[in-house]
Order: sequence, then structure tokens, then C-alpha cells
Amino acid sequence: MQHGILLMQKAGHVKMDDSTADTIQIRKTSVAVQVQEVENMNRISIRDIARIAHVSVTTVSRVINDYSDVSEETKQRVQKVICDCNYQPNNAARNLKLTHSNTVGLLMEGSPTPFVTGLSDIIEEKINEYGYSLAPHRVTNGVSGVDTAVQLVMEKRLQGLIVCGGYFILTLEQLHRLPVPTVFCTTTLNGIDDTAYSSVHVDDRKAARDAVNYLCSIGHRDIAIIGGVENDKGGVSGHRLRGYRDALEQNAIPFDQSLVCYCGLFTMQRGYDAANELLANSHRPTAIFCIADELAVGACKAIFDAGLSVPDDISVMGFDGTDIAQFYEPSICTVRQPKERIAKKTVEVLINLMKKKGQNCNAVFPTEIVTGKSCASPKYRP
Amino acid sequence: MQHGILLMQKAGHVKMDDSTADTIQIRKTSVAVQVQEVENMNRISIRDIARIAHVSVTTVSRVINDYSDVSEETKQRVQKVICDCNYQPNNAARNLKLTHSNTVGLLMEGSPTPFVTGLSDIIEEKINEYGYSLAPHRVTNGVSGVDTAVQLVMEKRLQGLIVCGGYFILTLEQLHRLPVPTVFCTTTLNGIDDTAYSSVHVDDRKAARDAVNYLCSIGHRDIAIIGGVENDKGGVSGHRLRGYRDALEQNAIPFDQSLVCYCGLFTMQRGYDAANELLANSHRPTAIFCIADELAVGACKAIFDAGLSVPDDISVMGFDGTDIAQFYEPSICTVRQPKERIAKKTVEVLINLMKKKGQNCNAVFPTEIVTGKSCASPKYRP
DNA sequence: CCTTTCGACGAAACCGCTTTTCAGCGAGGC
DNA sequence: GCCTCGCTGAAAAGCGGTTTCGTCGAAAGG
Repeated sequence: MQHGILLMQKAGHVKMDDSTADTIQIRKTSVAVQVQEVENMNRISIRDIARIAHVSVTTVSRVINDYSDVSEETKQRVQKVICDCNYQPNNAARNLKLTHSNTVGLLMEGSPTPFVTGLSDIIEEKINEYGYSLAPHRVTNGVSGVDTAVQLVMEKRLQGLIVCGGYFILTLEQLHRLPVPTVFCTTTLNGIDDTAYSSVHVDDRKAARDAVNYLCSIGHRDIAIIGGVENDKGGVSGHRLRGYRDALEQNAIPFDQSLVCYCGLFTMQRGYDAANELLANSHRPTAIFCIADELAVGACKAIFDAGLSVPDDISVMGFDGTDIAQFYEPSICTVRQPKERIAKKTVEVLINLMKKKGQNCNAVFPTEIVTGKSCASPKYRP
Repeated sequence: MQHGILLMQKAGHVKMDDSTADTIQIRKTSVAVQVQEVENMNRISIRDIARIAHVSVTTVSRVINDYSDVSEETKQRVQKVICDCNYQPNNAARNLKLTHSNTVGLLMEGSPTPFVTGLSDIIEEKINEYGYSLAPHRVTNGVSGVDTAVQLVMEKRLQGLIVCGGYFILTLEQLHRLPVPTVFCTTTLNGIDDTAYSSVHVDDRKAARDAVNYLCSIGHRDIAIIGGVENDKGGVSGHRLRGYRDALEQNAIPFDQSLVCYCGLFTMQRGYDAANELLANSHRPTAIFCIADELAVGACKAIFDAGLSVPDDISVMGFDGTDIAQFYEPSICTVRQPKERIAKKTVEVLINLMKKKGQNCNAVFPTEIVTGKSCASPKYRP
């Protein structure tokens, strides 16, 4: 049986609704007569293969799963039929029987930042190496979004979950509803005793402290922070804010609430807006610590637009160590997170948990400050 | 039955292999006694719900699928039980019975660029509105990667496929093996008659021509291009290169192969490297047209590092219209693709195809040049 | 020559859900 | 008294795999 898609030339109109009426060009084109093809397509089952290869269903299954007790000759024959028929086992059926999916979920908050994208790339690669596949899922609606994510885990019989990046608002109750091992990657669970679950991350508090200490060490005392969300306990936002305050304290600099901006999302636009607020502040900072590189880019832009210089007037520091920090002009001084190692460890921890041969573990990786031209000693002291 | 995860304090060692030995801190922590819990977790079936709610399996199914012939009272009762038991229907079983997955696949090439990330965000949103879910998948290994992607479609009984961005190397044979409607989004099929399948994109050739014409109009005649892959026919890379040559021809500028760089990936690093090559070229350009904004950022950096100015010495033009073009300093002149409309249309076309009430269609959206400070008239003529 | 072992293979049950069929039953209309 | 109608249920037939258990023939062992 041939499974190509039959194509048949046929002039046809393309319906245009309002929203597409102004596309500059819509060609009339062929209509694929693939109705029956599609309908029949997926119908090739293991039984068909068995019939064609003159063996039993059992034997086909054995060949597919590479069991030993099949003669080489039979194996070859079955494989040839499978190949000729372009047959793929139905995943749903397999999952149903196996009562699992061989898949782990990846929850990311909102649209992934370049850092999270990079992280998930490596996570996927590693997960695949262990023979699992990854089902990425974006969570967009806060708590209710997480609820649907929990639902997803159950529906799809996922076997593990990675919660990645951002400041997830995951309640303990939600965590406990999760029937599978979960590891938090570059984020921690808000306000929960952190020995009760697994996480892999950097010491955000220390990293932020280091960053701000660095700014102090080159002479800054009026340091602002562009953070994430207010009242964040366990997310990166809260930890980095605490690190910021630690450093101020260590350097005997009084904390000024007006130098703290919350931006919600880690986008350039938000960084731009936040920096503009800071520029309008009566207490004008000489340095701005941004808890993400994208925020730093936005902040720099705001400073330039105000006719000021980075770093001469204001120094800007980022976080994450993404490409943009390196390629921006001036290069942005940032805190590099070792994403390869974080991703690798995350997967290891999860796999061990899934195989029941691991225990909860909080792995913390060191960060390093990557110097850049965006930070310098303040030139003009007030 | 309570489905919380039991936690039990237990001192334990954390195994460290070589790769993790230098994490700066690994706390010993609790071990979750969740073995049985996990094992039993997914076992709640529709039969259990039926038993607990004192109704038949049929009725539970009717409630779940919102059928009409169930009394309000029964419905409420069943829903309460479902909720109390934290029950989720087994997706695999449902898909198996329904012989479909209510899911469409999204193929992206390699690690998604910010443009593709943005595009896929909207695509997911729209797909969800239609009641489908999205299974994103990154293709990393060229042709063989596409092969596994085709496999994926079949295994998971996906009902549609969106191939997004980049310069996919998809053979006609692979396309025909695909048993489901497929739409190409911001990319087209390499070298195939483009009336034989659906696509939604901009006119890359015209967009590039416009861009280069713009550069010509402000006085440039030595214009380089940083493109994607060599010998690309149907991908964005080939189209944009052709548009570049069109514009040269229109302006009576001889084509110079040494002004063409191929970078493979759309990353800042590749843009940086390519620009450095161009700077070392005996025929030094006064403007560089980059077929992605990330490449433009890298190119600018290379120019700065060479002690030159953008745009005084060399103008740089990008493509896509992503955030970074707007927030870079100088702002990067770019070609904006209307990603919202592209994404929306892509989903519409696919849904219509899936419902068999549409025909193949090639929708083309207009682009616009977003001016930026990175482009200006050449100051120093040779 | 008979029994045992073993490799190769098959029949059938089962995973959890949907859907269909058929039926029951009480209420209300004629 | 009969018929219709609304709500519900029991039972069965799959969907397409995996897996248990058993069969069968041939080689090995006694």
C-alpha cells in the first residue's frame, strides 16, 4: 500500500476573512486529496505488520523492542515489513499498556528568556540521552496556570517534572498533588522548607551579594536594583534582592526603597521602563544591578536615551551571562550561571529520583562575575 | 484516599560523581517515601470514580465529555467526586480510543531564536483557543533530525504539523511521508513547487530587496550580506540572498561573492565572526545586511571591536524586528515581520486543513522597514 | 528410544477510556 | 391502558500495543 499524499491540481478560491484581507498575495493553489489517505494512514497496526510478515503480533512486538528470543531471519523479515510499510508503533497504545509515558515535563514561566531557552536546550539533550523525551510547557497564568500544568502531568502520565526559571508561584498544596518526582531548576519553591524537595540552582543570594559588592568595590554607593516581583520568597527575585541588601549592609550603605524597581517580566522593555523610573528618582543611582541580562539591556538603552553614558554616568550590571551581555556595546558586566552544569545536574537528579535510587537534593553551583565595560568607577560624585 | 507525598526526615549521603564533585554545597536532605504513592497514584480510573459516585462508567464518561443527557444533580455529584479524587482521565487511553491526540506538532530548527520563540508563543496561544494543544519539538540534526520528527508525528498521532523558521532541509519524500496537514511558517520547502503545500510567510526576497534598496537609497554601494546557508533554495536564507542580488542589479552594482558570508546559525557569535571576515576582506563594505537581528548585533560588536563606528564607518541592517533591534545602541535598522499575524494565519490555515474544509494556501504578509540609528549614509567614501 | 531442555513463536488477556446497543423505569400525555 | 420521553445503566467492542503463559519441534542427554 502506497502512503504518499495524492495531489490534484484544482483551481480554488482562498477564503479571506477580515484579518487576512490585506495579505499582499494569496495564490490559488492545489487541494490535497488526502482525506482518505489521512484517515487510513494511521491505521497500520502491529497486527497488519504481523499478518504481512506471516508472524504473530507477539513476535513483531519482540522485534520492535529488541528482545532476544527471535531468530535473526524472522527479525530481518519483520524489520523489512515495518520499514516498507513506514510503520510507527502508536505511542498512546504503548503508554496505556506501560502505564507510563517515558516522558518528563518541563515547566517554564511565560515566554522563555534566552537563558531559559539555552537551559532547556541542554536539558532536552540530556533527557534524551537517558532515553526519555521532554514535553515542554509554558505556564502563563500564575497559580491557575500551574494548576493546568499539574493536570497536564497527570493526564499525560508524565514521569517527572522540571520546573525551570522565573519565580514560580507554586503552592505546597500544588507540589504535593504532583504524583511524580519534581526538581526545581534555577528556582526554588516559594516559602517552603527547602529540604523537602529537590532543586538545582546557584546561590542567588550570594551571587547578588557578590555582584553588588563588586559595584561597591569599584566605588559605588548609590546602587539601584531592578528586580522581579515584590514579596517574593523562594524565587530568584527574592533571593537576589536579599543578596543586594546583604551587600549594602556589609558596606554600611543604608537601604533606600526608592532604588528598588520591580519589573515583573524579564524583558528589555521592562528594564527600559524601570530604568526610566530610576532616572526620574530624586535619589539618582550611580549603578543599577539588574537581575537579568535583558533588563540590563533595557536599562542601558534608557540611560542612553536620557543622554547619559554607561558606565561614565551610570554603571549597569546584569545577571545570567547570556550572549547579549557579551555582545552588547558596551559589554555588560554580568553574573554567569553555569547553565551546562545546572542542566546536566538537574537531569541527573531527576533521573535518580525517578529510578527511586536518589533522594531529594539541593545542588548549588557557583557563579562567577564576568566583567564588562558597563561597569566602572563612578566618575562624577555628587 | 489521600494522595499527598509523605516526607520523612532521614540523614543521607548524596552521591557525587566527578562531574558534580565541585558543586559548592550539597545539603543532605530528606528522602521522599513516595514509592508506593507514585505507583498507586495514577491508578484511579474512571471505574473508581463511577463506583464512588454510585453511577455507571458510562455516566462518568458522559459527564467528562459534557454530554447533554445527564441530569444536573448527577452531573454535580460526579464532578465533585472527580474533583475530590483529583482524577484526570488517562490521556493515552483516550487518545487510543479516539485514534487521535488533539495535538499538533511544532518543529523548530535548533535552538529557537527570539523571533521564533515569540512566534511559537502566539502559535501556542492560538492553537489552544481552537481546543488543540501544541507539542513543540526542536530538530537538531538536519535531515535525520527531520526524520525523527516525522516519526514523532506518527508515533504521537499528531493531527497537524507546523514547521517553523530557519532553513529546514525537508525533502519532498519526507513531506509526503507526513500523514497529516503541514504548514510551513516563515519558511518554505526547499526547491519544491510551492503550490503543493501550505505556507505562511513574508516575501523574503522582496523584503531583502527592499532592505538593500534602502541601503542603496542612502548612498551605499559596497554592501555585504551575512546569510544563512549556501545553496539554499526554499529557505529564508536563499530567498533573502536573491533579494539582495535583485537590489544590487536594480542599482547597477556588480555582485561581489567576497561580500557574501554564510553563518549557518543565527547567533550573535556567528554574526561577529562573519563581520570580522568582512572587515578583513580587501573589498571592505560600507554596509552589512544581516538576515537576522542576532547576526546584526554580532556584526556591530565586531565593528566596534575593530575601532570603527556604526553607522559612521559601516551601516548594519538586521531582519525580523525583534526587541534587541530596538534596544541595541545604536538601534538597529531592521525588517519587521508581522509575527502576530503570521502566527494567527498559520494556525487558521492548519485548522482549516485539519477540518478538511480548507485547501493548501500560500499566504504572504508584508514586511516593513524599521529605521534605526545603525544605518546612515556612508561618511567616508573610498 | 524416551525424556528433557531449549529456542522460537503464538493465543489471549489486559491497560483505561469511549461509544454503542439495548434495556429499564418512572413521569406525564393521550 | 398505551406511548413517549428523559435519565440512567450493564455489557461489550474496540483502540494498538505489551506480556504472560503455553505450545511445538528439534537437539541433547540418558
